[in-house]
Amino acid sequence: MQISDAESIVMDTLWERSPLAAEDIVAATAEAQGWQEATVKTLLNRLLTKKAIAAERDGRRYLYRPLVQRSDYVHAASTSLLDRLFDGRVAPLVAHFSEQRKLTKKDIADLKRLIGEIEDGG
Amino acid sequence: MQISDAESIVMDTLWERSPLAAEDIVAATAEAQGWQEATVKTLLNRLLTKKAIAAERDGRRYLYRPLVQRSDYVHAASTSLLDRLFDGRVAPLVAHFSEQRKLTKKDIADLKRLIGEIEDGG
DNA sequence: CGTTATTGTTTACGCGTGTAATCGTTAGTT
DNA sequence: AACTAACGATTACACGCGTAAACAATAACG
Repeated sequence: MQISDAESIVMDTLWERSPLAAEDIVAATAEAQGWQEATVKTLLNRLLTKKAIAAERDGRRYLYRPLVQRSDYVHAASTSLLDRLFDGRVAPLVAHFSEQRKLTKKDIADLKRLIGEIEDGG
Repeated sequence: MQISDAESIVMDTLWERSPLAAEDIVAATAEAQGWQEATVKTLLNRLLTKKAIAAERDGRRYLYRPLVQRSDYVHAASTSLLDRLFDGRVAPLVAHFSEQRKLTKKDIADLKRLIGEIEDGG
C-alpha cells in the first residue's frame, strides 16, 4: 500500500515522536498545513486502514504510533524515483544536480567526506 | 501542471526521439505497458491539454514533440523528493543509500570520480 | 462517388486523494 | 440519571488518474 503526500505529513509527526494522541497530531500539523482537525482524523483513519500506523487505547482516546519505519518509506520513495529517472543509480542523480549547478560547496564537501567514510569504513 | 506516471511513459518515448506519430508511440509503449492504443491516445490528449507536448499536422496525422525538457521534469521530481525527504540536500540521500548497503562498488567509484570532476572542473 | 479504414476527439467509469462535515458513542458533569 | 462534551467513525464530494470504448472526421480505395 501507498502512503499519500498528505498522509506522509501525519507520518512525519509520528516519526518524530510517538505515540501521540490525535489532538497532538492536529496541534503539530493543522496550523502548518492549514488543515481542519477533521482532515487529520480522516488521514489517521486511512493510515490505520493501510496498517501504516497502529492505535492503542488510552482511556477514552487513542495513542497512535507508526508501523512502517521512516527509513523504509524513504527508501521506497527514493528507489522508485531513482529507478524511474536515473536507471536505478545514485551517481547519475548526483551528476544531474551537478549539471544544474545545484550542488553547494557544503554538498560537495559532505559528499567527499561521505565517500571517504564509505571507502574505509565499509 | 503535473505530468503523471502514465503520462511520463509517453514523454519518455518522445524524449528519446521526436517528433513521432501516435502510431509510433503506441508501438513503443503499448507492448511494454500492456496498453490499448486508446489509452495512449488519451494520454497524448492530456499531455496536449497540459501543454507538455505539441502536435503539428503531417498530412492526416499529427506528429508530437515534447514542450517540456526531460531535464526540467527530472529536476522538478528530484528536487521535490529531496525537499520532502532529505531536507533538500543530496548528501543525505547518498548517505541513506549507503546505510542501506545499496551502493554498489560501481556507484562508489562513479561518485568518487564525479566529485573529483566537480572539484577541479567546476 | 460511396464505402472503408485511419486517426483524432469525446465520453466513461472506478479508484485514490485532499479536504471536510456530520453522526454516533462514550465519558464526564451536575 | 440526564445532559453535554470529547473523540473516533462514517459519509461526502470534487478532482485527477488509469484505463478504455465510442464517436467523428477525413482520407484512401474501389
